[in-house]
Amino acid sequence: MSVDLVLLTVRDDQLAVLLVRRGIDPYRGRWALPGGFVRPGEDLADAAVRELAEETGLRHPPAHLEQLATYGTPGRDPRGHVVTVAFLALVPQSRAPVAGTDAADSRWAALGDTSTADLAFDHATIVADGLERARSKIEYSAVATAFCEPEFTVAALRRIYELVWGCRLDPRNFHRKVTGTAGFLVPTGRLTTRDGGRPAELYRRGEAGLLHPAMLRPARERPPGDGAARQDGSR
Amino acid sequence: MSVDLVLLTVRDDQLAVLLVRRGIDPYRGRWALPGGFVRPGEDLADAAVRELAEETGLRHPPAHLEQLATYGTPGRDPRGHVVTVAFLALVPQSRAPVAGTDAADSRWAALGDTSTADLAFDHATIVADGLERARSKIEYSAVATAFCEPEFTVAALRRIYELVWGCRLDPRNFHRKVTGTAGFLVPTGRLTTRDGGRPAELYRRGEAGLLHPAMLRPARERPPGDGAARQDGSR
DNA sequence: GGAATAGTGTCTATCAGACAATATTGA
DNA sequence: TCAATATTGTCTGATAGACACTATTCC
Repeated sequence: MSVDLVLLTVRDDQLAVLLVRRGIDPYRGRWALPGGFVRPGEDLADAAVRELAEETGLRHPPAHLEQLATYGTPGRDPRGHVVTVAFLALVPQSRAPVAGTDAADSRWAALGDTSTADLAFDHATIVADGLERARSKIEYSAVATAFCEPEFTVAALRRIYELVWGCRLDPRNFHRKVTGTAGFLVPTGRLTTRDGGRPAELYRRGEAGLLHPAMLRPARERPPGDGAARQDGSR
Repeated sequence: MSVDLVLLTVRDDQLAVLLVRRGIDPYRGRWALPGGFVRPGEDLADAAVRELAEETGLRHPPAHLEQLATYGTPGRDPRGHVVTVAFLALVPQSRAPVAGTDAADSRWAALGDTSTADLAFDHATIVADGLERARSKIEYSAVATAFCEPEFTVAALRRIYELVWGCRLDPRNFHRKVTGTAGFLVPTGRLTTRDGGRPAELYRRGEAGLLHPAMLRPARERPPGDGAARQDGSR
């Protein structure tokens, strides 16, 4: 009985997952998700947080942690019938572990990067399931704020949605939606300071866990970096 | 390592969950979810289907089966640290096990019935989680058809939504929504025969697994049997 | 015809998509 | 002033809510 973690953050304007290099067999030297065996009498979520701290040096509890799914197909682990409970964790970059600085060899892999397709065990599947969970969950809940710093701008939150969904969102419509949904954002009354450009309002997460009605994910995807792309291809 | 099943169906115009009476300690004589230990080398979903057949006499594989969550809090089982993977299964009444006819003592408990609050282990929590999963999943997916017979009417499907959500839905708007969502329903061209009342069109489930856009669950709940209730309380 | 049930017409309010315009900063 | 970024105005189309109406059966 083990736990594995899909720890996601947004860094360098990309959605990334934390990987660790395995130091022991099986799959020695291969990249894998952080995780390990549950200790006798230990709660599953506790084991997940403990492994995260031990293996990656995460200093704070993650802003969001939820159970993802349990993987128990015979043969998924060459050591025998090992069932693993996968967790999805989201953290802002300021609270994310710094890869490579701790006991274990670790790195951040951008999602969509081909290297996440070549992980140990069935971890590529688990990463894909975690990403899909994140994609759908930010539609109807406020968990996207778990990627954000304690105070953040509407533009920062919009960028989170764009990176997770892999699409462009209209700034006006997004702003109207998030500021018009009761309990989603709480204005702090403070502004960003920046070089050039109008300062932005700073917000904190509100009390609302679920969004009514949900954010609408565009049906057709547009690459998040492609500012020239148009939905209908015209012009 | 065990599996437990939340098997739901609609019978007697109520949403109901199948319970079995425990024949052995712990909790001997108490009602519990069907389930049991996973055999070495057995896949989790296979174990779920096997236990369902063994304990309840279910003859067909369930129309819908999905993993719900894994429960591993220390102390949830007095025998020690037993982790259980819960599954949610949905079946139409025609394919539901007939309670009390098989080896194990079983019965259908209407949800909302107080008896589901007094189950063995943490099974009351698991039932509540399963119900919540069903409630949210019929919003954005077509799984509500798993409660229906192979051919069903729009009114039958609407009744499913009303019972699962615990509210009344407008027949016109529901009809427009489900027939207007591509891939949700496939007309068979056949009609019901009935005593009195216009015959209804019969449909089969379509290919669509997910609904775009989602069905909207009313924010305020109205009791499904209360035809006189009005949303604003006027008149 | 009347009761019962199924299905349709249609008005309105709401909300998302589109996109232009204005606001506020630093260089 | 311009470049850069944030924020708002507003038109339009799609769709959900409300509810009255028509349709088809059996008695």
